[in-house]
Amino acid sequence: MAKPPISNQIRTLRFLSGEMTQAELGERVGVTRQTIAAIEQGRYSPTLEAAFRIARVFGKPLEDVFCWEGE
Amino acid sequence: MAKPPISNQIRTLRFLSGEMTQAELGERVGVTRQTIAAIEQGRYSPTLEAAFRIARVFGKPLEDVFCWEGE
DNA sequence: ACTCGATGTTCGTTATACTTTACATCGAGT
DNA sequence: ACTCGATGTAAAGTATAACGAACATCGAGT
Repeated sequence: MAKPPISNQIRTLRFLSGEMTQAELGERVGVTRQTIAAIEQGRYSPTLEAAFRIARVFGKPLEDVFCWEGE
Repeated sequence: MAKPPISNQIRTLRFLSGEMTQAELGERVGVTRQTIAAIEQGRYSPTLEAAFRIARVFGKPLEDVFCWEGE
């Protein structure tokens, strides 16, 4: 399977939020830490709902967190 | 599972785009017309990638097309 | 040296987004 | 009346996001 054409700023935003942990982010979003890790590394793209939840945790619009890089 | 907590403006935007057809939107997005119909009716939420593609067809930011209504 | 917290990673399973095929309805045309 | 284009819907199959439960590494502390 190809790499999903969507990049994200999760690692940076966690850092800027006082090194928020993957586990804590997952908890606040409602997904597991494994899911956060996979999304953060771009192993796959989150669902729209998860993306909205993640963006909200950081108080950012969705498009500040996830960037579409398709053709 | 209950209905997805994400609403959208697809029907309105198709109308405003000269009655763009579900089939044509699907073609330009890269999904079938059935998938467009299901998303439009809120039967399920699109993937992040499909959401980005749909928004781009209408030249709108993703959050102008899909609206998160969760807690 | 040893624990401990954070992260990486994999496996088996479940949920669901999406596809293909197919059939039905309905309105607009000439 | 009849076609035709647009839409609704359903079943069966495929792809993948997300889960839970492991196990492994690695750095920081005391």
